[in-house]
Amino acid sequence: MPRPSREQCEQKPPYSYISLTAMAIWSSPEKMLPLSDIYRFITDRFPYYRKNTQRWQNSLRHNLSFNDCFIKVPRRPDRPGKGAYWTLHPQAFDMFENGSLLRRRRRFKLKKNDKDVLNEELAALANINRFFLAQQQGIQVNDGYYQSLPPPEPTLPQHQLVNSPIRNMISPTTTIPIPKTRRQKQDLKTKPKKAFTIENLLRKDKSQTNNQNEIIDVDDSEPLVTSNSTSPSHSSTISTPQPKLPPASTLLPGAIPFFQYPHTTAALNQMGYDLPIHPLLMMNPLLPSSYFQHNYYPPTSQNQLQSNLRLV
DNA sequence: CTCTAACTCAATG
DNA sequence: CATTGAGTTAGAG
Repeated sequence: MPRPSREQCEQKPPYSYISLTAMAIWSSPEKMLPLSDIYRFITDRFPYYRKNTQRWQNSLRHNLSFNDCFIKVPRRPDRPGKGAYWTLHPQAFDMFENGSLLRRRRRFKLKKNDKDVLNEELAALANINRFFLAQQQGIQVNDGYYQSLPPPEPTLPQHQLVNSPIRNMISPTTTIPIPKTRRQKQDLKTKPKKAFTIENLLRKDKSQTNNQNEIIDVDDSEPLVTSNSTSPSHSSTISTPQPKLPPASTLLPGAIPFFQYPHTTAALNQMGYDLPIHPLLMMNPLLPSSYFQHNYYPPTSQNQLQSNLRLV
C-alpha cells in the first residue's frame, strides 16, 4: 500500500521552517499570507506538525522575525482582520539556489541601509492605512502628494523571473518531495549524482515511485504564477471586494498614493507597460519603493515606476 | 573538522 | 502575535 505509514506521517519532514514558510507563501495566490494561513498550510499537508503546535509555531514566528527574507506587510484597511501579512522579499526568491530546502548556503541578510529604507516605507504604508481609516470617519487630513501615472512607455522587454526552486515546486497538485539527508545520501552511494534541485525532483517520472513522498495535495488549484490581473477571486480568506478609492488627498509625505493602487497587470498593460508584476503590486497598497530597486523589473521600468511611485 | 544556519526556550511588549 | 537573546543541534563544505 502506497499510503504513507503512520510512522511516515509522524516523521519530521526534512524542510526547514524557512522553506515551509516560503512554500506556504508561494502557494498562495497573492504570495502573501497571514500567520494563521501559514500554519494551516503546514498542518494541512504535514501531519507531523499537527502535534506540538506550540513548539513549532513559536519557532516559526521566530524565523519570520529573525530572517530578513520575510517581510511583514500591514493589512490594507479594506481588508480587516487580525495579524499582518507575511511575504517574501523579492531578493530572497532564490534563497534555495543550492536546491536544498533544509539549509541555505547562506542566510539572507539585508544591508542595514536597505533594511532601514524598507522599514521606513512599511511604516509609511501603515500610515496610509491609518489615514484611510481616518478619512472614512470624516477626519480631515492634509493634502497630499498625488502624482499621476506616467505616460505609457513603449513595450518593454520581457523580464525573466529567477528560477526559484520554491517557485517551481509549489503547485497545488504536486506532491512535495522529500529530500534526502546527507546520511541518507551516503547510504545510497549508488551513482548518478544529479544536482539536487527541486527541478530535478519534479522532473522525475511521476509514474515511478511517488509513494515515498509524504503528503499532500490539495484541492483547490491556483496558478503558480499569477500575472493576470483579473482579480484573484479565489482564496478562502481573501475575498476582496474592490476597495473604494479614497479621495485623492489623503496622503502623508512619504506615502505611496493609495488610490493608484489598482496597478494590476492588466491596467499596466493597457497603459503600455509590459511587465511581470509581482503579486504584491496587484494586491497591496503597500509597495515599498525598494521593491522597484531590484533587478526584478527591467531597468527602464524600474526607474520609471520608481520615479513615479516614489515618495516625495 | 569548522562554520554557521536552524532550532528551541523563554522573556518581554 | 511579534521581537529578541542565548544556548544547542546539526548540515554543508
